Amino acid sequence: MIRLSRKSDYGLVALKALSGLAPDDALSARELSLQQGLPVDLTPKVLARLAQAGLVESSMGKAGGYKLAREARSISIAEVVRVLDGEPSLAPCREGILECGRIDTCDIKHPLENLHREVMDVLSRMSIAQL
Amino acid sequence: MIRLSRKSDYGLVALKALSGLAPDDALSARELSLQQGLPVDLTPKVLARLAQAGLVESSMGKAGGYKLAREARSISIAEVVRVLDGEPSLAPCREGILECGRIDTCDIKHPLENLHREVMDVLSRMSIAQL
DNA sequence: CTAAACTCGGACCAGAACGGTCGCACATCG
DNA sequence: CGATGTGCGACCGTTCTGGTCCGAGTTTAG
Ligand code: SF4
Ligand code: SF4
Repeated sequence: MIRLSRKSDYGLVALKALSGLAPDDALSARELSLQQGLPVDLTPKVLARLAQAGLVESSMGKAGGYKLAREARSISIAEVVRVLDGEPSLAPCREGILECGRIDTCDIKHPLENLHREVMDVLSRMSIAQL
Repeated sequence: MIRLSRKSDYGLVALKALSGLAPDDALSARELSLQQGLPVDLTPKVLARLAQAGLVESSMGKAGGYKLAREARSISIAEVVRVLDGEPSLAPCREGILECGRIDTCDIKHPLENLHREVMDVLSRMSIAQL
């Protein structure tokens, strides 16, 4: 199914929210989730993942919170999805465990990979700044 | 996750196999699955789905089998996916049960829909004939 | 120094989606 | 009539994922 996961969806919402912040301001996970209507307990996890991938910066302590680590323009949808859902691949193979048997003689494998690249291109062209 | 389901994958393989047939020849599900290395019990189901969607034609009886109902060139990947996996939607909303709460005030919903349309475009541009 | 507010990270659970299997009714051909 | 093959729906076991909980470490306020 061609659908991005809830995690990625929320991640985009959160990043979008953070993109509207003053340069040196930060937003706590709690505030963000309340203000955006996201599950309060899930948001920190998503943000943490984004933080360790270097997309957002976190500051600890009482007045801590999150803010974008880079320009909103330079963060692509593709990157967010990759971080939150793992490297996606259009074809079921290459997923390690899912051996297909056909994998050696498969004639649709390479065309699918091209297709995959095209899709990722589309996702790469859109950034957080464009919502 | 951006990944097509096993069903769709198998569907593409099957259609590709059928596309290499003589115009008035048919291939039984059993033959096809053995020759292509697909799960023998799953193939009929995939083909049946494709048949009732009008992508392939089935002939019953002893010498029965399946064959393409239309030109290979005119069957797009998008169509196959839609038939086998249901109408995909990039964003989790609109899936009926998955109410998001944000859905009324969501600011990323429309941009995501545009993105979705672009992705489907990519999938529409490739046909079975190109593998 | 103490307490409060916040992040970090992993463990954990329930429910849905998915891949895969089985069985039976019906149609066609010899 | 019997063999072959489709049509279709019901049925499971596994995996994935959305969602929750808890403890530990950190910084600032008072
Ligand atoms: S090898 Fe071919 S049939 Fe198997 S999962 Fe990959 S693309 Fe699909
Ligand atoms: S956050 Fe917006 S895009 Fe995502 S599911 Fe909710 S309404 Fe749809």
